[in-house]
Amino acid sequence: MQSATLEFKYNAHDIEPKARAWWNDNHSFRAVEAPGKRKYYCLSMFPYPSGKLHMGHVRNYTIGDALSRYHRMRGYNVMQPMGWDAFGLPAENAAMANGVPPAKWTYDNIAYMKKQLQSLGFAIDWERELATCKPDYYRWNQWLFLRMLEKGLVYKKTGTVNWDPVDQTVLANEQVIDGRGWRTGALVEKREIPMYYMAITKYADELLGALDTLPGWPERVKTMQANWIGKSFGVRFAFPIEWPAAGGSALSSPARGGGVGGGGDNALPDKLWVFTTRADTIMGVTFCAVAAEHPLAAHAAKNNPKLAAFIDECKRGSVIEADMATMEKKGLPTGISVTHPLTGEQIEVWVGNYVLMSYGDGAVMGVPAHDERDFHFAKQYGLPIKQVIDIAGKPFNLDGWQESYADKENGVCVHSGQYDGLRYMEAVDAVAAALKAKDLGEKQVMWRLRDWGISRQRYWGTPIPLIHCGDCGVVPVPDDQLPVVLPEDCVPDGTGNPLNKRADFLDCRCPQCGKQAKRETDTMDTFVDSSWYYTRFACADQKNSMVDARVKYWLPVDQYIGGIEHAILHLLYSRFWTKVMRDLGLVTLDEPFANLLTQGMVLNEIFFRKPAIPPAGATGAAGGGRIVYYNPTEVDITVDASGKRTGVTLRADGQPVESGGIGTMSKSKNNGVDPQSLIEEYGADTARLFMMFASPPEQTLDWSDSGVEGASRFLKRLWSYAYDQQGDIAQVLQGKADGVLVADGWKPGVAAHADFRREIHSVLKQADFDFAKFQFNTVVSAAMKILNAATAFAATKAAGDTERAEQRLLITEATGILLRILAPITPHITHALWQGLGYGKDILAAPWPQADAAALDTDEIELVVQVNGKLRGSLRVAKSADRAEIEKLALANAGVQKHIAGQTVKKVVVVPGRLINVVV
RNA sequence: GCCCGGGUGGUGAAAUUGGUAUACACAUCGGACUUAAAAUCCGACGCUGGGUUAAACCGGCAUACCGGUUCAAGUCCGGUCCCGGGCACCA
Repeated sequence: MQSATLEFKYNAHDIEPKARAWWNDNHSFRAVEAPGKRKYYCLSMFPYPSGKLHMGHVRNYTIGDALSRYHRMRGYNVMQPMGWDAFGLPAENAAMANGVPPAKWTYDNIAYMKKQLQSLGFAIDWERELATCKPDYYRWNQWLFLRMLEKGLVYKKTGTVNWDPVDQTVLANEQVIDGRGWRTGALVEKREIPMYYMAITKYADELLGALDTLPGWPERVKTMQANWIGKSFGVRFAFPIEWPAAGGSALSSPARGGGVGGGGDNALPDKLWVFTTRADTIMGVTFCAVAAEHPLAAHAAKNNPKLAAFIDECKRGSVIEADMATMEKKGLPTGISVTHPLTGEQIEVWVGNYVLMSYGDGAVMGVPAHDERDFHFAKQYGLPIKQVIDIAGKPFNLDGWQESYADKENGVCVHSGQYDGLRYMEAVDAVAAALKAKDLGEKQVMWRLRDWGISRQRYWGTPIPLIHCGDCGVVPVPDDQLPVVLPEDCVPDGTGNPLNKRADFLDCRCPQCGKQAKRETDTMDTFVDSSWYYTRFACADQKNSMVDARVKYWLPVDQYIGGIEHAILHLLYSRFWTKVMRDLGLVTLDEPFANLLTQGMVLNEIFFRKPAIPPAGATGAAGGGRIVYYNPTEVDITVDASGKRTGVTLRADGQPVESGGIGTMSKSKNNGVDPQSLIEEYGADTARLFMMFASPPEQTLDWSDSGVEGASRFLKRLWSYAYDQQGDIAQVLQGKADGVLVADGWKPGVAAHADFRREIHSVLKQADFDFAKFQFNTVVSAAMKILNAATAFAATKAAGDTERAEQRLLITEATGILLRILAPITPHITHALWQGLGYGKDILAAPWPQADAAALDTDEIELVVQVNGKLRGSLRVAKSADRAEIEKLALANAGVQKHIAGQTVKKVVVVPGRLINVVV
C-alpha cells in the first residue's frame, strides 16, 4: 500500500463524512444472505421516534455497532438493521399540544432521527428499514391477530381501565398522577370495558421452562421473567356456603343473588373458592377475604349500604398494582359465613382491599398466624389468630409479625389435629387428599401471569380488524380486505378516540351479510408491533407474506441489545409471539433472541414544578393541572462556599424549581440531554468513545458532561502520534500485504524491546478478553495504555541501525493492533488512519489481532509476600522455582523477617504464580 | 408493598471472578513552553499518624453500614440503610 500524507491535526468534521461516504460507496453494510457463512444478526431495540435521539439511544446503538463491527472483523456475515417503533401515545400528546396529526409528527421525527443515526456512523443496512405505522407492516399484525382469533388465542372479555370522568376518556397508567387525570386533575375512576386478550397464559409453562434454554441471557432477566410468570404449586379448594332459609334475613333471597364462579346465572353460589400455596396452614384459618369486585361482595352489599360504599371506594382510584399494594389495608365484614371444609367451623367472610381479583379466584383464606398480610389485617380488625405451625427454636407470640412465622421449610404442624407433626409437603399432600375425598378441592398449579389485553381506546395504533354487524355480531375482516388502513390525518383532542368521529373509517359493509356495519375503533397495544419486528427485518421487502425463507437464514437474533427496562414485558411478549408464529408454521425457531445484553439506563436529575392540587373531591379542572418538568439545561444550581447545593432555579424566571431525584432520561420527565450538540462539537467518534468509556454497558450511567474532553483529547493524541510515526510505519509497510506484520513467535533482539512487545501483547490479550465480555470501558482503557506505551517507546533512542529497524517494526505492529482494537468503537478515525498510514484500504476487512504467546513468555515472575494477609514485600523467582524454594525465599525476605520476628510460623500458603502468605 | 439490580478516592470507574484495592481517565494543584492566554507536554493526587529543612522512608485505617466464614473478602454468607429499574395502558 502506498500511504497518503496525514493532515497535521485531527479534524473529525473532515474525516468522518469521508469515512461514511467510503462505506456508502462500497455498500459496506449491506447484508446479503450467504448460506454456509457464519452469520451474526445484531439487533438493537428499535427506537420510538420521539423527536430526537437521546443519550440512551446513543449508548444502545454504539454498543450494538461495536458488536457488529467486532464480529465482522472476526469473519462473520453481519446484519445490523434499524427501524421505527412508530405507533404510540406521545404522537397523540404532541398532536394535542401542536395540532399536528400524529402521522406527520412521526414521519418528521423519523426523518430527523435517521439523519442523526447516520451521522453517528452506525454500520446499519438501511435497505431493511421499516416503520410499524406503515400499512405494509401493520397489516401483518392484523393478519396474525385473525389467525390467533381462529385458533382461540384471541378472545373477548371485560377489563379494567382508568377513566377520566371530565375528558370522558380512558387514561394510560402514566397519565394518572396521584390518582388524578393528568390534564383535568379529576379523580380517576375504574371502568370495566370489553377488550380483546391474547392467551399468553396458554404458553406460560413453555415460556417458563424455555428460560433454561437461554444461556446467553443475563440471569437477572431470566429470574425476573420467571417471577413474573410466577408458577406456584398449591391447592384450590372451596368453603361450602350454607345460606339461611328464605325469609327474614338480609341475605335471604337466593333469587336476588348474582352468579359466582361458574354457578348458574341467578343462583346464589354454594361455595367460596380460594387458592393457597400454604394448605399446610388450613387448620389456622380464622377468616376469609374476597376482593371488592368479587360477586359475593356484590351480593352482600345489596342490603348493606356501608359495605356498598366501601366497595365503591375500593373501585375508585387507579388500577396500578404498585398503588394497590401500598394502600392502607382496609376491610369490612360481609355478614356471610362459610363452612371450613375440614373442621366444619363457621368462618366469617370479609371484603379486603388487599385481595386481587386478577389472581386466582379473587378470594383468599385468612391465616393470620402464618401470612404477613393476613396478620396485619387480623390485628387491625381484632380477628382471632391461631398458630398451627411451629418453627423449632423460634418463639411465637402475637405482639408483632416475625419473618419466621411464614417459614415453610422448617415448620411442623401443631394444633392441627391429625396433621400434627407433619412437615410442609407432607401436610399439603394430606390436606389436599382430605379435600379431594370431600370433593372440595385438589392440588393445582397457579400462574401469576395474566392474559395480555391488547385493546387500546386510542387512535395512533394498528386498527383491530373486526367489524360489528347488527345481525352477525363481531365479524373478522377477510384476509383479502387487509390491511384495515388507519387514516393519517386525524388530530386527537384528548376526549376519546377520534376514529369514532370518522364516518369514512367507521362505516363499512358486513363481510358476511353485506349490510351496513361499523368498524371496531380500538387499536392494538404497541407491544404487538414490537413483538415480531425482528423477523420482518430478514424480509422487509416481502409484499405477499408476513415472513419468508430468509428468516430461516438470519434468525434467531444472535445478539439483542436494549434497555433493562424491557426485561419483562417486551421480551416476554416477543418470546410469546415467536412461539405462536412457530405453531402457525411461519417460523421454525422456539426462541427469538439467542443472546441478550441489557444495557443500564442513562439517568439524569429531574426538575419540576407542581401546581396546587385541588381539594379532595373536586373533579373539575380548576386549580388542577399537570406537573411541569424542566430540562436540566434550563435550570441553574446555586451552591454555597463549601460546594454544597443551596437551591435550584429556573433560568427563565429565576424562581425555584424542585428536584425529583435522578431518574431515567425520558421525554415525560424532560430530563434528557441532546447528544446532537456533542456530535456537532466533537464528532461522532468522541461521542461514541465517551459513552463506551464512561461505564460498563450493563450498569446505569449517571449523566455528566465532564469526561467528554478527555475522550476528545485521546483521539487528538492518537492522531498526532500517528502523524509522527507515519514515516517509520510507511517504511515497514512498503510492499507488505494487508494486516500481516510480524510472524508469531518472533522475539526482539533487545531486552527493552521484548518488554515493550510483552506489554503490548498482554494489553491486547486483556482487551480481547474484555471484548468477549462486552466490557468496552476497559477495552478503551487498554487502547489508552497501548497509546501511552507506544508514545513512550517511540521517544526512546535506538542504539544503532539494527535496533532502529526493530523499533520501527514494533511501532508498526503496536499501532496496527491499537487501530484494530479501537475500530469497533471509533470507526471513523481508525478507518482514516488505517488507510492513511498504509495498512490497507479497509480496516473492517483486516484480521482481528491475536496476542502472541511467545511475546508474553517470561523467565522470571514476581510474587507478592504477605504476613497474615498483609502485604510485606515481593520477590522475583525463576518461573521453574518449586514450592520449597519459594517458601525459603519468602521467609528470608527482609519485609517478612521484620514482621515475623519473635513469632512462630504456623503455616505458609503458596498460590502458584501469585503470592505467598505467611501465617504467624 | 412485591420482584430484579447497584453502592469502591473530589468524579466516572478498574480489580483476569476468593489472592498486591484504587488500573485507565476526569477534575484539581504544581511545573515546562508562551509577551500572555488557549492548546500541548511533564509531574503530584484515598484518608491519617510518625519521620525529615524537604525528600527517601516506616506505620495504621479505608470498597454504604453491622456481623460471620477463610491463611486471605470489594468479591462468599446473614442482617440493615440508601439509590435505580419493573409492577401488566409510557416505550
